[in-house]
Amino acid sequence: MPRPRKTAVQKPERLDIRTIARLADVSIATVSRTINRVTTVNPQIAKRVWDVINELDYFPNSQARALVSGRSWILGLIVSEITNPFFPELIQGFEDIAVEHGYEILVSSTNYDPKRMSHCIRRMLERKVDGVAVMTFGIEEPLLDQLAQRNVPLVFIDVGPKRDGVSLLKVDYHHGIRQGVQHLAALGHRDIAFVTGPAGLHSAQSRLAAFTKSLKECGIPLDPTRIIQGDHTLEGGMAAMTQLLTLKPMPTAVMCSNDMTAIGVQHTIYRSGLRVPDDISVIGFDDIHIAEVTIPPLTTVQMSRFELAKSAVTALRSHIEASKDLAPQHEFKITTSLVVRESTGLPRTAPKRRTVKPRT
Amino acid sequence: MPRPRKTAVQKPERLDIRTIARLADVSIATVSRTINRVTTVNPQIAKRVWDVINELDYFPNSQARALVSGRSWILGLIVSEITNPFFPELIQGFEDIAVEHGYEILVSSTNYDPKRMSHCIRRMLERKVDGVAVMTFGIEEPLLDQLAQRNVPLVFIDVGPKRDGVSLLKVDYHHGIRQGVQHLAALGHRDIAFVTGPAGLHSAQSRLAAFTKSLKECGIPLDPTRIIQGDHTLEGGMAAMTQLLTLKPMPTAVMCSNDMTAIGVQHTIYRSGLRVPDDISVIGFDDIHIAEVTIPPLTTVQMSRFELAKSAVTALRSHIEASKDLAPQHEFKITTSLVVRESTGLPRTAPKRRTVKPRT
DNA sequence: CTGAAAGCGCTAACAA
DNA sequence: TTGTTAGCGCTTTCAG
Repeated sequence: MPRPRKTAVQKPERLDIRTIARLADVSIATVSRTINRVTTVNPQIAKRVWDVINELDYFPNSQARALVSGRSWILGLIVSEITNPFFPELIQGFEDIAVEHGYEILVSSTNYDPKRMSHCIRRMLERKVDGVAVMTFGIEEPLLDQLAQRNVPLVFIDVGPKRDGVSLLKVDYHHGIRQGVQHLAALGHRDIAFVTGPAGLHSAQSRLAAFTKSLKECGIPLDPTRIIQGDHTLEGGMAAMTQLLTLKPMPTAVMCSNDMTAIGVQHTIYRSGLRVPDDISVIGFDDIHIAEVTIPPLTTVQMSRFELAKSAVTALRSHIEASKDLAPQHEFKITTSLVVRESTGLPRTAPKRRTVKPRT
Repeated sequence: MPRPRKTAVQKPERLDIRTIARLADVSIATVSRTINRVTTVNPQIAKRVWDVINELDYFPNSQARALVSGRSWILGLIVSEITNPFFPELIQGFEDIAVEHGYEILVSSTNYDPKRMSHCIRRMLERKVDGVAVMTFGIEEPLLDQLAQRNVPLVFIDVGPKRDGVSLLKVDYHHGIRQGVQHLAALGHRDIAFVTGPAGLHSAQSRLAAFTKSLKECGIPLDPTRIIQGDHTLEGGMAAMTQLLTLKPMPTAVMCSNDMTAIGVQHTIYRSGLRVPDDISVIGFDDIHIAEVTIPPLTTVQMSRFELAKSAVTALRSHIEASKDLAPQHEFKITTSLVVRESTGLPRTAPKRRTVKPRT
């Protein structure tokens, strides 16, 4: 039994702009204008249209919208690893601010994997994002090449290509880290170790550089054996501390390239039977939420997630919506500052003994 | 000086399917087929097309694609709060698996805020997601209503509407929690407190129910004053423990509705000068990564993020790609199990003193 | 196996 | 102020 070709009854009754236009007895252009709040629409008619829209709970198809308007209203956000609590806090802020301005966000984590990274950029480009924030704290070359060509507004942390439409979020690592070193020095520490971040990561290098510079400023000689390679993970921190524990005069304090590392360090110290800060002081970097409740609460250098997120969105918008009141900005300063909690104290060596022999 | 209307030179040289077709000297239909790997395309021609595509580094506009095909290849993922480490771990798994199957993901966190929740569903619907995973661990009514109407495949945890296209991930809270209670009971604990999750959250209620049931199974009477309201945050855990600390005979152990709560509890115990597990044992729930390095490492009930993520994607795909080899599945079981670390030990009461007077 | 052509749902000229 | 119409870049019948 062949069904007739045109079944009036069976019409799937799609809910599109045409349906609204028909029901409100206006043209689709008027519906479009109403939705987009074009001021020239007669209020009476607009109301009629809105009524129909609300009645049917209609909303426009953003795919179609994006296709024709050329704007997707999507912002890409690339982070290194979503499982490091620093990033979710950043993502949250970024999302809040983006949504506030009418944007959707597309998040991807690279896990420091070039293949993954490349793949995720490709996906963002396919989805025609209006801009992307690369919050990986260190340019990863392959990523750059792909992005640089396409003309998408970009924002990076610390370093990035100098082309038009690219903004930089310059983090002043030195300020907070110097405060940390000074804090330690004031407490009497002279033997301070540093656990770095991943070797290739630009921000990690900057943090290390800030540390060595601060050391110098405090007149403390730099002992290369005190610089241990970490990778910004709990495990990296534990491994680094394990190494530090074997040093002949053990450092009296250790600064870490991030909080996860510091938490790993604290844990290894605890495991070894030593205590923080009585035996060793430790300082982190990031000030993730959980740093407040580690045992003991972590003294750390804070870098504002909120500031970072806000600047990133602002930077992107300044290029996307260039014509508007916000002029394209190229650099944003992000400050850091020390938060003193309880993982830092007097060095164990100070009150007990006095070493006369200068360290080589 | 008026510019001529048609400037041949100035053509913006857009990179679309037409360009490829022209350069490969085929029709756009053939390019489309080639890209979509339709098998009927002549390999020779296909190669010619691919060469041009690669040369120009072309990729299709997914907006246009979605518009015409009706499939966006986007999966929505709604979580309660991205800043609770449990969720990033889940998101990571979800993303990995989704991407593996060619999907993009759109994540949103509701922060238990109905307005936000509603807004984020709306956004997902606008973006025409092919399915959405609601991993908020407890249906939040307004959310349901919006989703239920539209015919989008859905997957929930624990409870959800019984319509077609909706799958459930049934978590067996009881198994792991019973193991926890038994573990405590075996150690000699008879006075165990429980810090719940947010009042309205279904999963929180289930965890509490599993706890009380397990208590009964172990022959331990339930004392309502030992049930403290928490909210799955660090702060909630701290507040709850502060309350517990004031109880006349203080409980010898406390189980928590999640790890964040447990970490807060551990912290407050530490603050009070007591020690875990010597004075009080604590057990968490989730087994987030950081639970391994709390001081002391947290004994907790593990719920597999990976299993959850994988089942969610599978469930969604089973409905989206219904015709395929995977038949629509409606229920997935997720198991839980105890991971014993060092936050649990013998009750302090046992060896020290003997209370003769029975508790009222 | 390939091409022509009709849209997908919407916005934006341009006309009226 | 409103309507008509031409696409946005792609997939998908339907012919050839």
